[in-house]
Amino acid sequence: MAGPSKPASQSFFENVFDVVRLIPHGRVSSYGAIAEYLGSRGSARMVGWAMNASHTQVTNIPAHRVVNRNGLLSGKHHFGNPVIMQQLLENEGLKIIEDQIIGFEKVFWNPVKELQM
DNA sequence: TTGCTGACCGACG
DNA sequence: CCGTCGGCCAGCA
Repeated sequence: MAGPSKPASQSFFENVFDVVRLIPHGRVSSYGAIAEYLGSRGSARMVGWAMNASHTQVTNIPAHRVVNRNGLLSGKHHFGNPVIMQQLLENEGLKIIEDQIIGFEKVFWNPVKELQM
């Protein structure tokens, strides 16, 4: 079909950005969960790489709400200063000690589960 | 064009 | 518990 009425053909990066924007305030998600939601369970690295390119996007991408599966702020070094990511999360009511989100399971937002059809 | 890197994850010994 | 390796795929020299 020549009908461009299906914007789902966006790049992998665009899909990642779309999911990250859906992460609610005070919640966090993981690279692997987002990759799995996009249908590529093994492409968690691409999600992280997409975050690296997120600053090129015009819209604000809450990249600070994306951490690794351990709830560790593995990407904090990409916010200019390593304290920015932690402060942003703490500003949303999260507790972080030693780059580890306290009660990670309680604030974890899984797109596969939350956005399931 | 080829080769390497990377904000990850899971498996193996 | 720890180190190591393969897979996934986009960007860059």
